Amino acid sequence: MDVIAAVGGAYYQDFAAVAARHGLTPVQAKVLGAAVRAPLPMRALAEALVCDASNVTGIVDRLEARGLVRREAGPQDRRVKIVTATDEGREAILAVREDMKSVHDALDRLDASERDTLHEILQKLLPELSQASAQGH
Amino acid sequence: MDVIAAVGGAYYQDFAAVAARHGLTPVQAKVLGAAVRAPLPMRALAEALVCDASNVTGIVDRLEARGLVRREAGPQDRRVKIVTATDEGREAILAVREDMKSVHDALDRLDASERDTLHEILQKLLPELSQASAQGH
DNA sequence: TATTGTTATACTCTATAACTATA
DNA sequence: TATAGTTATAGAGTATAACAATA
Repeated sequence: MDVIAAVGGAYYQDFAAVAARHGLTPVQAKVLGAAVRAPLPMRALAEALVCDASNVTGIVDRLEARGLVRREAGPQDRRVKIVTATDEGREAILAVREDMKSVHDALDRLDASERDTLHEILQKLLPELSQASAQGH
Repeated sequence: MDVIAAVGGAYYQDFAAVAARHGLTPVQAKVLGAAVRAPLPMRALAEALVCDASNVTGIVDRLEARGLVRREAGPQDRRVKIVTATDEGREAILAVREDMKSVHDALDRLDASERDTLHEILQKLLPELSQASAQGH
């Protein structure tokens, strides 16, 4: 399990370094990436970040102040606010993804068969891990 | 690569939840774990945490205030301070490790051969990832 | 001169609790 | 009553810069 923590940690460090190079914290890059994939409510962002909803206000505030993101009115329920990436936000996240390619190259240095095997086993491990965190023992 | 981030994130969430259950932040649990494995200088802790040395002062302060860790004089160089776990700190980290077993059980639900294969491939991937973070592109 | 650890400062992320506006 | 988002507050982690003690 040590090696999982090590690989996860190394990947996170890489991601944090890339995000920082583009003036973003890891959390900001994560939120921006999610908003680029699809506009989503504040509530959904809190779930994605696994944090209290009150934190999302400040995180989105800072992104919005820099023009990377917009708050739009929910179409049906007037309580919800939909976080949408601006063009500038989209460009920022594309630059981050471009930069992450040098990290993803690490995977390409594995054999194709190893890559598939790794993917398959991790896919199987993931729900078990997620369940463990939800359990609380 | 998505699945690596997902597994790494899930493992981190599990670790954070277990640490919190024992009144520790993830960083505190990490430092305490390192100090239990072997006493080490502040400087080495900064490297282990991949953060500036100035941060370690506060982190160790908080652990020391709770009696989990002690600062001892370096044997040769009088500038260095060696962080050593107290008996109480040792007990705390043992409790964390015990609790992490339920997370490690996720691995046991894989076939033995899958477990070995996973370990082997991740071991191979790790230096590539660590290198990528060090590069800065 | 260089290094170890500390301090001061400012920012971000975090949880909790209390609030508003909707539903 | 319940839910979405906000505000206020406090604590923890982070980087930068400047400093004291020691090498």
